[in-house]
Amino acid sequence: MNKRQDLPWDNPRFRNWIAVVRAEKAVIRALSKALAPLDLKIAQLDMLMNLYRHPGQSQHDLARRLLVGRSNITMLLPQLESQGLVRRESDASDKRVMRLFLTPEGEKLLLEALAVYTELIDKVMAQSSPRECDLMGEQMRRIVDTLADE
Amino acid sequence: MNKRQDLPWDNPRFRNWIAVVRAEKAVIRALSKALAPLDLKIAQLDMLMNLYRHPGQSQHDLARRLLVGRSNITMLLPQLESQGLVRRESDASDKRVMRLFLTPEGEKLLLEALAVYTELIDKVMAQSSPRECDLMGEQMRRIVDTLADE
DNA sequence: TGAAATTAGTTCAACGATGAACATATTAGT
DNA sequence: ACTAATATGTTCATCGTTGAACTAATTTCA
Repeated sequence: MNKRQDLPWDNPRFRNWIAVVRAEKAVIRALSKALAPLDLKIAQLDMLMNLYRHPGQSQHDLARRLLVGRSNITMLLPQLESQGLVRRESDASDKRVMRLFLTPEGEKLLLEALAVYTELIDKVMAQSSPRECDLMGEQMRRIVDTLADE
Repeated sequence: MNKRQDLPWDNPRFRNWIAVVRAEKAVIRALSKALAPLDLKIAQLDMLMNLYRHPGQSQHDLARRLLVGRSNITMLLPQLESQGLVRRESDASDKRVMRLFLTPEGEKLLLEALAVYTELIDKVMAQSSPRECDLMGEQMRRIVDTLADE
């Protein structure tokens, strides 16, 4: 028997997943370059995006949403704070938690960065129909759900 | 006018792309944990996978396929070599290039790791039909193509 | 109430990835 | 043939990310 017959590359799920990984990497690299003029790293953009949608969340919440470690947040925050993009505020009822907010400057920079991001995504997704695009998003959300409960 | 009306989150393409990023991150983290018993990092697995499919390729080729910098390859190779998983061979006709090959041990470990990877992917993609899955892969390959020529 | 368990955030050392600068080898153009 | 341009791989400084160990605050529950 030919051992190559049951290789993962013959498994459609596996092969298609590899395509996802490659596409994500390619877009991230392109985005990274496109954001350089704004002096913004992708990790920073992720944080600003999350703070825009969920103002006042704790560092722990933010880490969970970004799927990164808590220490990562601790390391990255001082940069954003010293650039005046993010404000930290100690929670009154629980002295352990720090609540995070975008400053007006942070919001301004975020909106500029999002314009760059959106332009890039519109470009790379231009060849997919709205129907296909939504279907893809649905599958991705199912994947996250599958892994969320463990 | 409400400024939130033209926010990226109202753009289906953007919203669905964010789902891709999140799903990729979640799977990578799960895979990372699943590979720990084999003492293999994801970056190393990526290299082994590529060497299996394209034996004898140069470091430059490998870097391009993995979408990483050339220096990254230089840094990671010594580990794999000292573990006896990969063999480097100087090209006879061009003394600049190093040709890379899997050793039998490398191939053995790769196949074990791929079994783990495949199992994980089968699990997270179980809720998508073969048709949906292929469609998603197609979209991803188109994205890579869009960004490839620049 | 008070001890134990849990939770939020920080520090730290280790590792991965990057891009610029570099050395060496090859190719192109004249 | 000779110079300039290009290509491969390495080194290095820098930064992002991680997980474990730690401090301090809070909650559990006996």
